Amino acid sequence: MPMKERPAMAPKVPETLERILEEAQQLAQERGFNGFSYADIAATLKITKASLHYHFATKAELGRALVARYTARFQAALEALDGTPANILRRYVKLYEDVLVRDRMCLCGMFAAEYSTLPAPMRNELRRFFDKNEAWLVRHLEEGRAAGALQYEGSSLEMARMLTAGLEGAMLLARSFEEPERFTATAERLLADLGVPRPRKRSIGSG
Amino acid sequence: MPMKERPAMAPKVPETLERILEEAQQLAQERGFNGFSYADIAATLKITKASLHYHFATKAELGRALVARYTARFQAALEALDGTPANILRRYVKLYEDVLVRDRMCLCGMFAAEYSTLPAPMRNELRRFFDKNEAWLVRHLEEGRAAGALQYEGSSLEMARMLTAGLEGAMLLARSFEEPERFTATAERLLADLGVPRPRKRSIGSG
DNA sequence: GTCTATAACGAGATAGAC
DNA sequence: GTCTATCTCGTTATAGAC
Repeated sequence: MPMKERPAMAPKVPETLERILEEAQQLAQERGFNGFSYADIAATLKITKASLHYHFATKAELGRALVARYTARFQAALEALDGTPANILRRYVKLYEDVLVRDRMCLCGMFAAEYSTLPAPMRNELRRFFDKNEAWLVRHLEEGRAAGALQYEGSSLEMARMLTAGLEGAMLLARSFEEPERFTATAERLLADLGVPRPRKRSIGSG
Repeated sequence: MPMKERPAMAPKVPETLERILEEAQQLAQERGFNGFSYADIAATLKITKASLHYHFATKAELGRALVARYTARFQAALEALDGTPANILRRYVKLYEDVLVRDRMCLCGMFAAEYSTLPAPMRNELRRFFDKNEAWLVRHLEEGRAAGALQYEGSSLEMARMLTAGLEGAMLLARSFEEPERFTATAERLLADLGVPRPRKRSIGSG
């Protein structure tokens, strides 16, 4: 079927669709699902609201797509993490930190707060995100403990959930005080409880 | 000034004002500040939106009053907690749990998620809540550690912030899965890290 | 795939009678 | 202190031309 073929290097995803999702995600992470509108996206992208509805008929549909995309990307980022168990966890925390320093919340932490107002398809997609996150964490916690690189007692599932709760909560609070360092401090505490040593204090200008 | 006196037992706060705040708080804890409207409150209380505006000219003003009231009540509840250091912390956690089992978020945890969309007076009031909460926690953590009833290393301030982050985050996640037990499990982990022993497993019907 | 135009509704808020 | 009536604006969504 040669009629449908494109040059091998061409982007697969329609450009507009991608830009919509990108902008919508930023708005959602900054202001929440109920805190932005089609008009906001349209203004930034300089297209009309009607065009947006062509790509995503309803806002619920857009929201579901946002969570699905976020989950896929996050999952890919997780699978790309490597190093010692301690370093993997450090890099895991860094993923959250990178979001926070751009003045954003974790998309799914934000949506979790709005849970009771979300359409059902978004709720389901949201739980999938946390389930996958949790599964990845449990796996690496257990491997780390088995290897003697991590120290903690009891259920790895509970530990994974405490980590997620602690990190999402710390993001929430750091944002309310506009002090990203609050997140870092709490994250270090959580890691320390797993036996991941704190980094040596960074001396000024030593990069 | 006898003209202004009322019978000693009469309620001080106008009844309607109180009912508005009560209903608004419930709505805010369930759906967030951006998730309810004057129309919602009016419908439940069977008064008109115009009447609501008489008591709270703007929604921002209502929101600020909600946080101030919540802070005062929470503070009073904290000061009323007593017992051993371990039991005080257990009862502290129970305060959160009591909110969650009524399908609500902590009002201020909810507002923290919406922080970037909140009017400035609400933001300030919100930080006051967390500051007071933190001060109370630090005080009791330090007393407990000094008395040998709690065990943890390092900064009490950091520990207080980790506790708050963990509890708020755990509420968020428990709500998204509609499984309050998730909150309890994470809370127990956090307490265990402080040296507060887990309760013996409750046997069925021995309540 | 993007547009203009508009529908249909709900939001926060105000004026002024009672 | 509560009401009716109304205003203005923003929201999601649709119809139909290009």
